[in-house]
Amino acid sequence: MGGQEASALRRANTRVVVEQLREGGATSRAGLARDTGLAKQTVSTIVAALLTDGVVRELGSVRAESGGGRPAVLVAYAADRAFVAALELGVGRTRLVIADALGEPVQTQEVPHEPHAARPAAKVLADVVARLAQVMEGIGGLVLLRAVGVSVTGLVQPTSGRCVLAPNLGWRDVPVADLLRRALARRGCDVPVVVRGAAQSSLIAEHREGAATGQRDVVLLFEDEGVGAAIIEAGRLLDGADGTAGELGHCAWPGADARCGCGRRGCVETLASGPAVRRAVERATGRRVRRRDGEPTYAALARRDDPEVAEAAAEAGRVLGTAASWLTAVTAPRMVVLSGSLVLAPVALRTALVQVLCDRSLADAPPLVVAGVLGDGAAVRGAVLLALDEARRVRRL
Amino acid sequence: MGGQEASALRRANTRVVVEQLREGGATSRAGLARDTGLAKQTVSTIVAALLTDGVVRELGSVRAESGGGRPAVLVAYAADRAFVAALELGVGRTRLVIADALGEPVQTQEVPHEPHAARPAAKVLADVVARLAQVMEGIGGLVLLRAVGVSVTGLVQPTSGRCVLAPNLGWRDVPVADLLRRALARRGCDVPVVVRGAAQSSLIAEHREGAATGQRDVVLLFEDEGVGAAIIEAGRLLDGADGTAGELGHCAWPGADARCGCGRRGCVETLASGPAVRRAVERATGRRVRRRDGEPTYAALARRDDPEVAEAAAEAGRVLGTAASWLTAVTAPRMVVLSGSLVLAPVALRTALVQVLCDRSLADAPPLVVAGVLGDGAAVRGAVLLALDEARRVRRL
DNA sequence: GCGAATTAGTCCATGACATGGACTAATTCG
DNA sequence: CGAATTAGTCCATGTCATGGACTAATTCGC
Repeated sequence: MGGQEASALRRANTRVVVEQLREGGATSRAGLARDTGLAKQTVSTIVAALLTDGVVRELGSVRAESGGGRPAVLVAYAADRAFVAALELGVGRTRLVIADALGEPVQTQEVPHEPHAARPAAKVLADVVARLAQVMEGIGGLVLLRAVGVSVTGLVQPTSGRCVLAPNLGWRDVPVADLLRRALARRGCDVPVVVRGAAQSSLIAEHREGAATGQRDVVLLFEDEGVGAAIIEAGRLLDGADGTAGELGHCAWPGADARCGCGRRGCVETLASGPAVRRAVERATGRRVRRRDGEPTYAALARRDDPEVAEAAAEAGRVLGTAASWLTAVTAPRMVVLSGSLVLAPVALRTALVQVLCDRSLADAPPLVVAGVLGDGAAVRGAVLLALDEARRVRRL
Repeated sequence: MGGQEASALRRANTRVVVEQLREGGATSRAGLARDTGLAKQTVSTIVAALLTDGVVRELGSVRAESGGGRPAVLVAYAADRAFVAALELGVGRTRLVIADALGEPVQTQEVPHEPHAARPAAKVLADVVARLAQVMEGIGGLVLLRAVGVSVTGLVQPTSGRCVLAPNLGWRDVPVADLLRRALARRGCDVPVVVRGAAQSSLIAEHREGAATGQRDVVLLFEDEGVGAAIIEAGRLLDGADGTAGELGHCAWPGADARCGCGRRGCVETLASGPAVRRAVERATGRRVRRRDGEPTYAALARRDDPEVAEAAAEAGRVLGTAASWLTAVTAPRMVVLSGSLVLAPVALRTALVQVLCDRSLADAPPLVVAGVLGDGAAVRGAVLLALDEARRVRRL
């Protein structure tokens, strides 16, 4: 076909083969032909090209189990040829995960949270990159890095990669993606950096590998001293125009008037976050709620079982449930995943939340409310998946 | 390439050519080659195939303006080879539009609303199909019909094509798509039928050809004695799991307790719909609000300029604005389109709505609030576009 | 332990397709 | 009226996928 369009078909078929190899694991050429529907010869040609490119590798030693016939030579995706990095910039800690081209984690680091506010964000992120570079040395160097995914506990604009606001990190309008990209560039590494909020990252992980696997339409409620949400509709993460979709915490609660960290009054967050419930309990009992080191407020509350706590928690649950019912009315999901410290919250809160959510459901069946199964690892895992997707999108993987 | 995959490339290229011809109008083969980037010969071959299939037609008589050189033979998409139908099942009227394969309306009918409740839905829809068949006779018969799009003033499940609830039509759980498909099948016409709510249809029309053209992320607020909304995110209409996404009218308003038509209490609709405002005004003034025949309640209210009307309208605007702010917080659109009878509502209502919406905006810039430009034709037009999309999706156009 | 059966993988001839350049056709312009 | 110009077709070439023939390397039954 001697032209530009010519190789389009080859590219598409190559893609199919690589995909099959990634999803289905090591396979023989004959098996690939069966699985993809392509002709044996076509597969052979494509695999040959992939072999010289180093994208796949022949597993000479390993034998597929055989029921007679010539033994198959297994071909496997070469997962250690390229890596992605994931960063979680969270409350109280920074996590770093390196995963291979199949998404399998190969390195994990967790460093306690430095007081970001005291140091310029550029410096903080440069340090993270230094650490990343160091880890990558052990497995082939930064050259093998293909993308970086970042989960930030705060409000993020995915399009620009800026963190608009992260009270818990002491950040305001920090160009996270740009700073990371620049720090990497100084080490001769030019890779895409994708940034999302913790709710979004967590939902991506729960959706692909956690509680919401296989669901087309899911929302996730997230608590980390603030209230957030993320939405997957028709299998796609909803970003919105400026990427700040899902901002449930700052929806107006009619009648409420408490000042919010965002500068306005009467936000849902002033009634239904960990700190809000703690204040209510302290007001009611006159006693301080003690938090262990780094412990989420909701967890501290759950440890006490005063009636005052139950009452305040139930009230917060009703508010959160109502706000969540706005969310589900708008997006009509079949499942609601509770994530972040919400899974640690007092039972009274979760019961009230589910109750309201079910009462306000319009659909035939109310959405299923479940707790996330990935725990506090959801956000980093989501960042890994984000990085993988991005690397594949720009054909660097 | 002698195989199945072989023609994939040809199909794709054919698609490109047809698309170009639809979007760009009549063009010469040489022009198509330039526009699509394909080789001249490739275009010639494809056009030849399309000519024998009757998909395109040579415009022998018409001359493209020339600056010298051999005159071009214009090739045009044959728009009258296939048609789609659009139905609007609205309050007080039923509309029927037949459009050609380019979406150009060729026939429009409007019949006053029969009291559906009195007759079985199957009968009502069969009558509409009879009318449709009759109109189609004049332009080649039902054989040329490729798809039907329906806009229903009520709650619709797009996946099943059922109308779950339409108080204004007196319908509850009516399988609109099935009934229409069956009625058409009885006349030997087997075509896909897609059904959406009025808000969704209107948004599709405003997004493609109206006030929201070119916007990636838009929501539409809709009033027709009830309150609804529709969402386009990243250029895609949001349906949700059961297709009922955007149900703003039945979100819970904390503190409100009035009984709603949906069977629950405290819905936004009980405070911010035309009927709700009318009741408030009548309570305040002790006088009935008069409606002209078929006139939306909001329009009737707008004709009066008592302070009581202004006050009640402003209050409704604040409620609606707050509910809309939940919607925009969740979906982060750049534009909000007001549609349905909302554009007829008293100024005080719209002012209050915009005010609240801007106050509660989290983004750098609040979303742009605009009135729909397609007026009450938006819903049918959306149904036409739905039918076109469906027909193209299933390759019947 | 040996041939039949079986499965993997390659070779090869064929057919579809896209393409660039040569070539013909039908104009306009000077 | 011929040169320049543009449209469209013809043709040789190269890429690609494919099915069937063919070779290779096993297991299984006897």
